[in-house]
Amino acid sequence: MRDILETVSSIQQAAEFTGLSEDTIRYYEKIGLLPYADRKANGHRTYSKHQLEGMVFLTRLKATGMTLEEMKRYRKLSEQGTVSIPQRISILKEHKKRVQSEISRSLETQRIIDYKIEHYNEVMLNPDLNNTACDSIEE
Amino acid sequence: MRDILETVSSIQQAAEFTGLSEDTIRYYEKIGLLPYADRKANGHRTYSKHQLEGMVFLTRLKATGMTLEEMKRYRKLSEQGTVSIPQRISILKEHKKRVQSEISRSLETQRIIDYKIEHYNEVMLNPDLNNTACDSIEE
DNA sequence: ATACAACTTGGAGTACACTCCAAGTCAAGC
DNA sequence: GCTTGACTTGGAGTGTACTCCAAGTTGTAT
Repeated sequence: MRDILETVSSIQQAAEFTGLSEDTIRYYEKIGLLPYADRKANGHRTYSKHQLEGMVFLTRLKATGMTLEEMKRYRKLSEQGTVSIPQRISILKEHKKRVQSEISRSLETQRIIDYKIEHYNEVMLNPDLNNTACDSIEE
Repeated sequence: MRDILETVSSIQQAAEFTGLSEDTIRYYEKIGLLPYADRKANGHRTYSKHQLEGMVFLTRLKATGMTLEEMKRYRKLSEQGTVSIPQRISILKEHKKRVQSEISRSLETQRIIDYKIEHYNEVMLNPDLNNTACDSIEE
């Protein structure tokens, strides 16, 4: 079981696992967002399970709006070892807060969408309403 | 009160109200995301409260990940009047669904961030743990 | 009259995050 | 020995969404 977890992956497998494209993975390495990957004798990149999971974590940060530049800062801190843990925690806490306000805005927007759909349904039943009853939501 | 609601705004006031920059508002008009705005005698754009609220709604769609192209489609439908309401509803419902899955992903990511912070705190208390106890979350 | 501020236009430039390409290497199968 | 496929590199190109700029116009204040 340990063996399976420590199996080494090609860039193709890494792409499959992370959902990133091979080009994107190379690009991330090029800009220093991912560390220079180990190469096999023939020069091909190899990734450990651990590294793949690190990449997946990065994709989560990205999916929640963190920029590549911020992710790069975070990763550089990781390279410095345990001394940088407080800074890493503060980056994560800060990001979590941003995600929270994004969630709030999304929920609010969902509410507004519902309200608008409701309004549309009313207009379809009674076209006279059209523009009058709804100052805060435009057509 | 009606008077206040129907007061006409300059592009500067529109920018303030919507949070968009003046350049962005002009850009949106240029690409057809906003309708050609009324001009005063001197050529300056004017916006009604109703239009400002329409813009704010667009910024909400944008903030939740809708592209300018999709927003444009939506607005073009609005121009066609009530016949396009079913299509507009379906765009909004579709978008709401996307927002929902984005929220789910965000919540999941928050959970993972918490887990990681917890792990960091443990490592700081007991540096021996460092790499061993946490296969699914990288350093 | 003149300065200033708030606009106008068309178009060029920028930032971010990829995405694609050409030319080359290497290992395996026929 | 030759083809095929999976990679490598450096660098160029793309899409989205702005953002900035220069040159011109208009309205108000001094």
